[in-house]
Amino acid sequence: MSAAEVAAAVPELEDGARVSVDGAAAALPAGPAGAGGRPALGPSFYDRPVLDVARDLVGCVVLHAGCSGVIVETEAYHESEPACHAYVGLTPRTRTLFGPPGRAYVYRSYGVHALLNAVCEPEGTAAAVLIRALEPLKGLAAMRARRGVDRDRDLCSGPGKLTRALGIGLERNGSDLLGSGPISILPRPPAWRQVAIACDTRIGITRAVDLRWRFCAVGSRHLSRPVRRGA
DNA sequence: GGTATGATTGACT
DNA sequence: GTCAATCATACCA
Repeated sequence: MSAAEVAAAVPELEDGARVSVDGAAAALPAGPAGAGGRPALGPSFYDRPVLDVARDLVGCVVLHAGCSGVIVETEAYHESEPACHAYVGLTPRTRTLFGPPGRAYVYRSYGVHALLNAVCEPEGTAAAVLIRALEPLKGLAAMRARRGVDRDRDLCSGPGKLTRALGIGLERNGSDLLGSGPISILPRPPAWRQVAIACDTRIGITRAVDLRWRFCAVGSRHLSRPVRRGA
């Protein structure tokens, strides 16, 4: 499937458009409960087109080691476009991306940071959603200690910041997100069911720069960068 | 074997 | 606004 076909499979999103949350709401709970007692998003949530999953993950909750935050920014990556690590095919590095959906793909960026992705689409098709920013929910004290900053909006407002804040390292690569692993992703809390979502071009890449595969919670003060309107 | 390049951040001008 | 840190990966010889 080409990048164009992937994009065509998802309805166009206007900036600020309200979107339905059928994806998040309809995904039935996975087996084991997440560490919070609430069931994590199940395999059927991730076994869908990556753009659907990227959009529907905004407003959901990431949980690790007693810390949690609401996802306010995501980006989609798919093997059919050159910005995706898996564009080069199956290598030791991209093995997780080609694996089953619902697992964490964690890799080192710029030799410094760990970046967290959720693997999507059927096993054999490489696609993932990069979690780019969170609004801190629980474990704020631990996050401040790990990050060395005080302001809430500085804790998780970037892909490298949030992994540091939550204590997520490279050893989490390949782990299960469905409730039995150290990282869980929970459905949208009631207050986030109707979140407005804007799309934009992805950040920090040099290839496939025109794809509007970045999804942000409208009005959030916890984004890694503001949404660029227009274009 | 060598080298160029990042899905970034924080410090600095 | 600019730029260094820091290293796994990919690619070329």
